[in-house]
Amino acid sequence: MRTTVRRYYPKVQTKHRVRSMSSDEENASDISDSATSEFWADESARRVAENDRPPVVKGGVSPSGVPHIGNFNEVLRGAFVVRALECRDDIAGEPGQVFTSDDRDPLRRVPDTVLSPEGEVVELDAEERDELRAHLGKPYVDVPSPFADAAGAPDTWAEHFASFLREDAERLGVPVEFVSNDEMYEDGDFDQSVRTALSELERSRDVIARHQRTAGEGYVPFMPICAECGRITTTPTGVNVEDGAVDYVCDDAQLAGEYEVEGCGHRGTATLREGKLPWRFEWPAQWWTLGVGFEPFGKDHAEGSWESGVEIAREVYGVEPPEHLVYEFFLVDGGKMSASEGNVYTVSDILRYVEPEVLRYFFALDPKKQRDLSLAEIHHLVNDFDRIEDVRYGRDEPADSTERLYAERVYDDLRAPDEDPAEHEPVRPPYTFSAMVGVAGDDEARLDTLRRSGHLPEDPTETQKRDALRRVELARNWALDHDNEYAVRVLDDKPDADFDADTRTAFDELADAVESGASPDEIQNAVFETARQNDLGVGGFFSDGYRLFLGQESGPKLGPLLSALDREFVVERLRQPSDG
RNA sequence: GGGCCGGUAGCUUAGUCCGGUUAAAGCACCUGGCUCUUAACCAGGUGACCGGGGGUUCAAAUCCCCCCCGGCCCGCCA
Repeated sequence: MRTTVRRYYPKVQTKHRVRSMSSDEENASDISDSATSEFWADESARRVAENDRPPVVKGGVSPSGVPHIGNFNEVLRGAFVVRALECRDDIAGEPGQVFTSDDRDPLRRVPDTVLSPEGEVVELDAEERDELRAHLGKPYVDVPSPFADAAGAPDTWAEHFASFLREDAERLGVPVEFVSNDEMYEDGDFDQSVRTALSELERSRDVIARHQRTAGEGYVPFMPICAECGRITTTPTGVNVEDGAVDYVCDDAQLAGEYEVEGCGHRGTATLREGKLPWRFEWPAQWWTLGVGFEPFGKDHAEGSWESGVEIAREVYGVEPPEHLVYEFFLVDGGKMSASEGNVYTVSDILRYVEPEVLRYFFALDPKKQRDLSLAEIHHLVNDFDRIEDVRYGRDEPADSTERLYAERVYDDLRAPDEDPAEHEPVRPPYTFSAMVGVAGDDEARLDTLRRSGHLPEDPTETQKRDALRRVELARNWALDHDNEYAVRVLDDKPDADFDADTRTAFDELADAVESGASPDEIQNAVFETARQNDLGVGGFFSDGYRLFLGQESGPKLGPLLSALDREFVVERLRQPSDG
């Protein structure tokens, strides 16, 4: 069995946290909250237990196109179920998670865009397209990566794609074992499945005919790889299960209803390891081979391959299909995610703006609901997460039973696997506020602002500093990238504005205060005083201050703002408010 | 043609499975506090015929039926 999975999570202290309450509290809670809904992952785990399925959770994707955030449904949804399984004591065996890269699938179309090794979505040029077109119909493991030349980059398309998922799974703290489908065929792991599908040919045909109109009389559930040209678009012409041999002819094929692939005409004989099962047979074969007891999958599979997969598992392979969960696809900025349209998000894109905990939280939300992921609106998600966290640490009361459920049951599963939520209570300054705190360039100024606003203890630990600075960095990235109202930008150049003599005098006096090392409050007061002393309207003088530094009429509280900026810069700007 | 999800305050949503006191939260907005101006924070407030219609019930956002609107998936391959 290949599915020995290391345990990354501290198992003990999170186990049914709710039960650690005193019995009085427990009773009270039972009464007042008897209808509290169940975390979906717990419900999934319960089904696994009740139906005596093995605690092995699988996911998997075909490595096509851009590895995007949607692919992570396959990883993270399952990860929560694994955690839920670990909390149960009625499970036989050690819970674990596998992810198959379905990398013997053929390259079916030339994508418009690919993910560069740097994680950028880039368009392929004409030459690269032609290069790829030559490989249509070959398994992804045999298609060269467009970036194979880059130092340290994987050689094959399959590995290029998988490397992102592997890296992202690690960043998100998911202990999932990656399995190459191609290697499984090569190692003979599918021998039994292939042999069974072919020896029970009539049964195979019966089942598939119920689901696929195109599967006719001569249907053979095996796709040999052409020994000459390497394409897997051949047509089987004879089966000899005894010898483990399938004859084929490499003829023309149509892929994705779009590309015409010319076969090389070669006639040959393949062993049962030199080809692959069609998807509808391959999926249940994976369940059988890997001993899968649970699998989340997207709604695209819900009607077709799942239904046929269940029947193939039972009627052809004679095994029980896993428990399952159909997840909705999410939208990106209100539309379907599409690499060619440019609205595709990767894990990296999102981790540029939010902590991994927040992204995990997104995937902990009800999988059955279609929801919109919008980076421009990501502060809402962050805010929701922060609320859950506040409730978890008793800093706030739950607003409803869902918040309570997420705080009490789910939150700890959102944290990094090497952290103990009971030990480390993160410092999490509010997101939009953090974005503005980021106007200060250096860490000390940022920490100082946070400390003064009460979002950081007077004497923070290194970890608390790290938490806070990370939040500021992420929020600042978000604000600047989207150029929204929280993107406070200090003018690099002096404003193209005229300030009258009194105003300039007041600026000059303000500069004295700043230069002398005044605190934010003192600077704030100095603004009032200098305005009055020079017979300026307070409101107008504030506006002039914002105009001078931000080029706008208003902005964050001026004292803290000026205090957060580099002192020499502020003094110089105040003394010489304009050029010429 | 079949299937899934959604339509609840200006916006984003929770609550629907398991019907039950004045339908909840965040954002936005308004008022007050922090000595006067503006990000934070604290206290409070305005704001919802719960998409429409019918039914079941003492009681419906919640259960049943029909309809309307929005989104997605499948009906090739994977």
